[in-house]
Amino acid sequence: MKATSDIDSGKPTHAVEQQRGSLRSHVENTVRAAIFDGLYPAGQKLVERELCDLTGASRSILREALVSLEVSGLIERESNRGYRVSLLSARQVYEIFELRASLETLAAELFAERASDAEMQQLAQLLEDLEACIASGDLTQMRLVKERYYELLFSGCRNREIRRALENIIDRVHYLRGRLMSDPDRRQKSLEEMRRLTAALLARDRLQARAASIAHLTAARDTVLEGMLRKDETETAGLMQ
Amino acid sequence: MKATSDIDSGKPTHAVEQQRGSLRSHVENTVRAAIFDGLYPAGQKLVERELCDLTGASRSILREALVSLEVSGLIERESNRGYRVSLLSARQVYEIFELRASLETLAAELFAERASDAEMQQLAQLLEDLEACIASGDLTQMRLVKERYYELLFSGCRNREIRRALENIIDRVHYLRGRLMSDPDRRQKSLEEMRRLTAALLARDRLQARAASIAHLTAARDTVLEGMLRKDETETAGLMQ
DNA sequence: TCGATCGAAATTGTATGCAAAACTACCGCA
DNA sequence: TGCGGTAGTTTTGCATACAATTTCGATCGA
Repeated sequence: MKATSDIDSGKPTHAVEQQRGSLRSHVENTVRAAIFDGLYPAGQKLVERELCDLTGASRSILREALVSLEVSGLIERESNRGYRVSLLSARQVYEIFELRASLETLAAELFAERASDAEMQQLAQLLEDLEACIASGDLTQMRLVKERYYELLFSGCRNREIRRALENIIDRVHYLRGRLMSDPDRRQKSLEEMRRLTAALLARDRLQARAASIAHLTAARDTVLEGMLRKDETETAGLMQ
Repeated sequence: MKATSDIDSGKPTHAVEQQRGSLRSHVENTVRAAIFDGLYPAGQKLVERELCDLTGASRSILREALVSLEVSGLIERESNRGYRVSLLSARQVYEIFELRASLETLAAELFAERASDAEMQQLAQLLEDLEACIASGDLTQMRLVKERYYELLFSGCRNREIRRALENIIDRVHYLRGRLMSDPDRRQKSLEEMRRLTAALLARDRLQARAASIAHLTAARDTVLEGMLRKDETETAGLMQ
C-alpha cells in the first residue's frame, strides 16, 4: 500500500511528519499550511516575528524556511521590505497550468511505457477508490486518493526530476485547487477524464495517455480560470492584479 | 538588444550583478560559481565556515543561500552532516535531459505560435551570431550567444513559469555543459540542429519546432552521457555512484 | 596489528543581538 | 484643510554567540 515511500525526495507533500529535516521543514510546512488555510491570503504581508510566534522557531530557521517557500513561488520577497504571499494573476494561473500540463503529460506518457504491471494494478485500484470517494461524497478522502494517484504516476514514470520540478509549482497548484476546485459539477467530469487517462495508461497507449492528460488539465485550467473571473467580479476591488 | 531585461524573475543566470537581492544572491552566485569552476567537485563536502571566508558573508546569509542552492538540486543536505555537491549518476542525467527536453520543447512550440515578428528577427540574428562564433572558434562568446538565444526563446514563449521551472534544474544542466560539452565535433552538429529549430520557429511551424527541439536535446543528452561513461572508464574509481 | 573507547576539535543547528531601512503618527506651517 | 518634515516605532538585514552533534585521533587492551 505504501507505494510512495521511496520517492520521497525532499519536503513532504503537505504537513505530514512534523520532524524530518528536523526544524526547518517543520517550519516550512507550518507556514505553508497557514497560507493554504487562508490565514495569510494572497498579497498579505508576512511579518517574520509573527511567523516565529506561529511556528515557535527563531528567526534564523524561519528565514531559511522562507527562502525555500520563495523558490517555490508561494511567497515573494522585495528588498528591505520582506515577504508577502504571491499574488496570482489569471495570466500566471494560465501559465502554471500550461507548465503543469506539460510535466504531468510527460509523466503519463512515460508511465505508459515504463510502469510495472504491479503499478498498473495499483493505478486501477486507486481509480476505483476514487470512484468510491466521489460516490460517497467524502471530499477529504477524495483529495487524498487523488494525491496517491499522482504519486504513483510520478514514481511509475521512472523520472524523479519531473516530480521535483512540479514540487516547485505544486504549492501554488494546491493553493488554487483548495480555493477554487469546489465546483460540484466539475468532479464528475474530472472523474470521467481520469477514467480515460487510466484506461490509456493500462493499455500502455502513450498517445492516448498524452491526449487524455492534456484534456484533463485543460478542463481543470478552464474551471479554475472561470472561478477566478467570477470571484473577481464578485469582489469589490481587484486584489488580483 | 536587451531582450532579457523583463523576464528577470529571481536569481540572475550566472554571476551577473554583484548586488541585487543584495547579499544573498551575491553569496549564492559566488558559491554556484565556485562549484562550476570545479573548486568543489561533485560529491565534495561543503564546510560552511570555509564558504563564509570565500564569500565574505556571515553564516546566516550563507545558509540562506545554501537553502536556495539545495532546492535547485545543485547541492544536497544530510541532517546534522551539512551540505555536499550533488553527485549526478548517469541515470539522473538522463532524467534531467528528459525533463529539460520537455520544457524547452514546450517553450519552442509556444514561441512558434506567440513570438512577435521582432522577436523572430532577433532569433534569426542570434543564430547568425552563433554561426560567426563557431566559425571564429570563440567559445566564450558562443556560450553567451547561446544563452541569449534561449533567453529569447523563454521570453518569446510568453510563459515565465517554464523558465522558472528550468531555473531549478538549469544549474545542473550548465554544470554538465561546462564539464562535458567541449567535444569539438559536437559543435557543428549542434549548430545544424539549431539551424533547423530556428527555421521551424521562423516559419511558425509548431510541429517542426517540436521535432527539432527534441532532436537537438536528444543528441545533446547522448553526447553528455557518452562523455560521462568515457570519464567513468578513465577514472580509477567511480566517484559517480 | 587491529579494534574499541574516550575525549578534544571541528562543524552544524539554533537562538539572540545590533544596525539600517521602512513605516507610522504626529506636528507645524502655508 | 492639505502638505511636508521629523521623531519614534517596527521590521528587516546581517552578524555573532551558544548548544548539540559529528568527526578524528590518540590511547589502551586483546
